[in-house]
Amino acid sequence: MTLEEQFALLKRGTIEIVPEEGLKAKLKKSSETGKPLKVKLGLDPTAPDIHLGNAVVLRKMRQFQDLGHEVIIIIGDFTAAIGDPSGRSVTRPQLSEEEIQRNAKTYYDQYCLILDPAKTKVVFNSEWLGKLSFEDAIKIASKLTVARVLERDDFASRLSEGKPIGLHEILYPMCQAYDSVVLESDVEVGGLDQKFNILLGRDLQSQFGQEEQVGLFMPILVGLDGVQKMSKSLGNYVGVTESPKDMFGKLMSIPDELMHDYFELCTDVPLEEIKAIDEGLASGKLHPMEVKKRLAREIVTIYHSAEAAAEAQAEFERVFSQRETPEEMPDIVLSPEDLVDGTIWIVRLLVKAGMAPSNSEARRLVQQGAVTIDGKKITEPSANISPVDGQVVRAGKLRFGRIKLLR
RNA sequence: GGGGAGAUGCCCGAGUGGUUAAAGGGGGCAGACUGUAAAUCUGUUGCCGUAUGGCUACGUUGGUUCGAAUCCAACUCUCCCCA
Repeated sequence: MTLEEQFALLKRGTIEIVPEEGLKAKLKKSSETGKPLKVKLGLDPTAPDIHLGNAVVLRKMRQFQDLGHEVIIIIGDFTAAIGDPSGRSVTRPQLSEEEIQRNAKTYYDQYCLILDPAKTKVVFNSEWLGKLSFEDAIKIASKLTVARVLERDDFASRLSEGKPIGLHEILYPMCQAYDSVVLESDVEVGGLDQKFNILLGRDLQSQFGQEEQVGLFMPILVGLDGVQKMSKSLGNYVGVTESPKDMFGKLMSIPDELMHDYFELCTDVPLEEIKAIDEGLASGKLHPMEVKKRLAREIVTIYHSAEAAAEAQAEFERVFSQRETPEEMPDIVLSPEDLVDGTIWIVRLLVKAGMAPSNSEARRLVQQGAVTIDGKKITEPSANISPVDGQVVRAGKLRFGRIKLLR
């Protein structure tokens, strides 16, 4: 592959490369010296649950690997204690050694779905950040200015809205930038929300007399709600390890307008084909639901298999299009102590089944007509029912359970 | 160090003595409809075994009052201006 082709491949899907010439130069140098580029990615250890939004970046990393470069994943165990200043950060507890190891293992299992483990190195930033003395930290800090750090969007808006900014939070970008110095990274990939931190890495590297890394920015994947970015804490995400069924269903719930971005960022469907889909939708030749099913199938296939995707689709159609019951559902185990004269209060049953967090919530579900047993609607919250082994309890569209009686 | 403003339910945000489990919006959940767990519309959204009922809740702790999210005091935290 020529350098131009390599560059074109890497550029695809990115929002911005800073600077483009820098990346070209690094690719050239790497091919001349035979030395792979160090491509850096930082991950937060507190949420070891990789979702499609993270995958956008990881898939880009994979391309670098396929071109022979080295990927270095930094688990931000040290910086996690600070808490990323973006959003309503709450200071997080320092993770224990075991937790870190466990999370690292989880990460490994998950990113292997996307990355080539043979070309991936994992490091923890506590390895070097934890060893800095206060004096060292101050020396690093002296290379940056307050104004420079306050340029950052989060800080600027929090400042103008009168919201607090912890002094330690200001150090977060510095820590991330220093990671780049320690690793002598050539490229750092990240979402656009990482722009500031990654560019700061460039500044700091040059302060330390190093060649500056190239920043490569991917678009932020919008979450299932169609408004906010996909993130675990907002609950609007699809995890890469989720079951085919959940993945399919969640993807079917995205607003229609999001389909284009998902095709582009989360699948391998060629760009020309995506364009054809857009046109088909605009002209009415393609049905949005069918397109969305295709999208869901493509994504499930990446993380599971084509067969699993087909099954997930069949299940989805059975449950939501035909309103039938799913093939598999959790058991609601009832022991004799749960029954009074062979009956159980419907509200109690729902709470016991985990379908409602409280009696009040369960009562509401019943009153709203969301609860059926074997297809028969229960509308009276005071009802006592006589459970029969194998009966299907349904609350709303998503919650199912099969009664299992113990004797 | 001085002066000023503020802390309300998952989030934002009204509310300055009773009719406030607390307006409105967001989010969540449910129903209808449908083309899908899209969109739209409607309802609902503290907890308690079934309640013209009880309990908990408006930063914390006390106080005033028949009655407090609302008044008073102290404390904790945050923001702004000045130094």
